[in-house]
Amino acid sequence: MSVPYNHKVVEPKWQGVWDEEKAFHATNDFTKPKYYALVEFPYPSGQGLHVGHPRPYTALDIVARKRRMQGYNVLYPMGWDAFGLPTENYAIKNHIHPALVTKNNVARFKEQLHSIGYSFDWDREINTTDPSYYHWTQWIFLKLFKEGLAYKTEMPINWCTGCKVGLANEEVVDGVCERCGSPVVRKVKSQWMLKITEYAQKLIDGLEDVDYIERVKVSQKNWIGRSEGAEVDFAVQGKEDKLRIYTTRPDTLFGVTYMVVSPEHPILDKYQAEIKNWDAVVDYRAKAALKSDFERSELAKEKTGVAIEGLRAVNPVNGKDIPIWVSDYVLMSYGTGAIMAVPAHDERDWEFAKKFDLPIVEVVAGGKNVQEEVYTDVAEGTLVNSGFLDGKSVAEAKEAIKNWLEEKGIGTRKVNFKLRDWVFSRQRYWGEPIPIIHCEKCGYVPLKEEELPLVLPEVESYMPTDNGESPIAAMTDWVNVTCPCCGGPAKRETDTMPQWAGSSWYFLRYTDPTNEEALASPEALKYWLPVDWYNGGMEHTTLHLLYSRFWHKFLYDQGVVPTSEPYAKRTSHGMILGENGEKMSKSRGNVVNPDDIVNDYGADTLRTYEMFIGAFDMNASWSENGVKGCRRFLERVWNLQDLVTKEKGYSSDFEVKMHQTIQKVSYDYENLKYNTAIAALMSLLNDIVKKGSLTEDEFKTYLILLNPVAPHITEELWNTLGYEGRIYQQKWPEYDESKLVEDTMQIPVQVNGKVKATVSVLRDASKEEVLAAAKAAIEGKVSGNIVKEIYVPGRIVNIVAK
RNA sequence: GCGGAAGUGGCGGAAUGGCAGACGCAUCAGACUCAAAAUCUGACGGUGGCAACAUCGUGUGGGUUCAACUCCCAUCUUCCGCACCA
Repeated sequence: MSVPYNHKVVEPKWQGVWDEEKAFHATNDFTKPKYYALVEFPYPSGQGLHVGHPRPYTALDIVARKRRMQGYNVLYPMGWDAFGLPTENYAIKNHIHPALVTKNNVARFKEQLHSIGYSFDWDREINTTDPSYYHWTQWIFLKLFKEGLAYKTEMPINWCTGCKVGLANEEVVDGVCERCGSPVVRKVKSQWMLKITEYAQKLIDGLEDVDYIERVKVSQKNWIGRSEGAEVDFAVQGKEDKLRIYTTRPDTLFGVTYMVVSPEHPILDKYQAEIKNWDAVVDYRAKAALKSDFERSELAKEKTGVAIEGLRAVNPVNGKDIPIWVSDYVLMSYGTGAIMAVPAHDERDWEFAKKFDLPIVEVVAGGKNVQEEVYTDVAEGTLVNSGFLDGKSVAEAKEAIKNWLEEKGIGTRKVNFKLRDWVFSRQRYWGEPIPIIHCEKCGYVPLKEEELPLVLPEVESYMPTDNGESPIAAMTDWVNVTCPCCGGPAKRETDTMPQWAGSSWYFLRYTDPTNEEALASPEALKYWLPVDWYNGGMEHTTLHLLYSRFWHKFLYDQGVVPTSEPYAKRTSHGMILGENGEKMSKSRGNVVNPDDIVNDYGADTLRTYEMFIGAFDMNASWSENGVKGCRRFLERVWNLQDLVTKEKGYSSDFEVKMHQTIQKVSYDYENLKYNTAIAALMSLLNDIVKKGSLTEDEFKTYLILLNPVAPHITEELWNTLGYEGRIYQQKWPEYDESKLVEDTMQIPVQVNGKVKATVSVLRDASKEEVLAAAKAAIEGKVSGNIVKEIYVPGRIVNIVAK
């Protein structure tokens, strides 16, 4: 009898051996086929690893280990996305330098990851807070600046009253700060911006060429929000000026009965003198300014607005004189800040018209009374009351009117995007300094490349200031410099970059992590890119994933990287919820610590359980009993060692089952079906135990198939039985197509779609033979006459009787 | 409102249009034990039946098909994004 399975001995032992043997290091042998597997690097928080982390890490660890056994040069790296608010907040509270907090947290994370036995190449570990790393983050920023894609502008930002920092739209959830939950207000500040909008079309087009799960593509497309329409100029009555609007429904131009401008629209100030009810307009505008974007949309149910008295517009298609209104349902930040209103065929316009008793003119006939109900169906409907467009379909009318507008010089075709530029400044200490100097005379002057990295200065206090300046601003020694351009007095930029900066290109650095001359060598980039498989959370779809695609496309246009897309394949995992089905959180008291699982059951059990818990892309609830079940499975595998014979090859009664399992497990590991791969291995185990013995080769194959999921126990068993070498050095088993089916098959026989019998037939039996056997088997069970006989080769027989 | 995902035993979940419930958990029974735990063996969707077996059954209602959890139409529920984007 073998010694009992003790994970506390087995697991540290092999982790040590693998480290020593550098078992999982990606080589720079560029002649071998490569495979680059990537998981999102964690933010090393003070809480340590969460049980959610091992799910994606284990999944791609399985792929990485399998691919290595298949002969690939595999890059499976890990690092730290270590700039960020929680670390800074912790530092402020406890008076510890954030760099030290980061160092401690990283050490903890690394130890935890190590204890789970991941095959990361730790020689390529990176940390976004290392000056040698952010050197290149700053370098990319300078490139963006030089290409005019980074600019500074006064703009209202989302200001978190708690963190005292500007937030991106994406970081504001339900009107409060995503991080701290404090209310977010609007505040005008000069901010660095990145022109991601310039890449909007490229970011959509690029999705055609990549293998992303569909919902990721759909989310990104919706987020970018492309729409096709036209810009049309409406003359302002008695003025030179035109009021330009954007519409996706130029076909409804004849139905325009009024116009609306956003409260911030410049036309208001310009014609202040003409506007008779200026007080009312100013009053309305002041009220709108007080509302945050959130409140503005929250109060969307009830439309408000003021009619401008003394200013009217002309509908260019029919010359009709129409009023202009001000309303906050029109946003200055989308389109032109002004709209043409077609109440008959737009829901918002209809509501507004109803409330303020404005005329509603039907221009698309759809069988509805537009005085009673809005009609927005674009697919059906014919133009009416629309002059030369009458009788055309909506699609035809759109084309016709666009041509007409362009011919007359009144309007142009126009594509719009919902995507906004990326607010890139943070008034915080713990981030990458922005390598720009501001000179009164020369404006914004970039640092020279040789001066990078611009290292974050040491400060006394990390506290953000109430006036919205970064704590670095107080460091006059650092801030006051001479202008590299004119030599006059100048100041450094004191805002820092957002957390998304370092993570937008980190996968490039892994390919060549210590390069001091470039972010990575062209050879390394050419060899390793694109990332073959990138897995990460759904919550990063419209932030990190989009930002990093943007930077990558920019770097591609600059000739820095060799591929236009960074990631060939993108998948996403589901969350791990608490036992009660709710999100794990301290306040709910349902948090599971992975350390406890590793300690009590072992890393292999943790890994097996997290893969067995359910479909990889769906949320799943934690279950301690489920963990126990996986531990039990591994113990049963452990006990197999007593059943192994000295025989070679696969025994005849197991051959088919072995080949089938190799096929299924190999396929499932590559297709996010880890749970059914493990189920297949459990099922094979049950058969082996039932039989009572297995050959040496059967055991070897079994261990190799299980190894990516449970690397420690399989390595130990391989070693115990005295098999040659290490299991991680073995070749992945292959299956033989011809051995996937038994010589005699069990074919179910249905009568009218219901199974009545099963027949045994030879694998190569003809259709006639099978049907004959089937009919014999159901003799007497059929009432009526047989009208049809169906045989699906190798699968099923169905006899139809009436 | 728009977009996405999901509804299958007591639970987690399996099923290229081809035997619904693989695999695991829980439960029950048996073996082992003085006993318990662990382990092993077996049973385990509902209804009827001693049983063989019959019959119903994948949110609901229709449809296509020899055959539907799977495809089509309609509908309900839940979860997750986005939300006045003209």
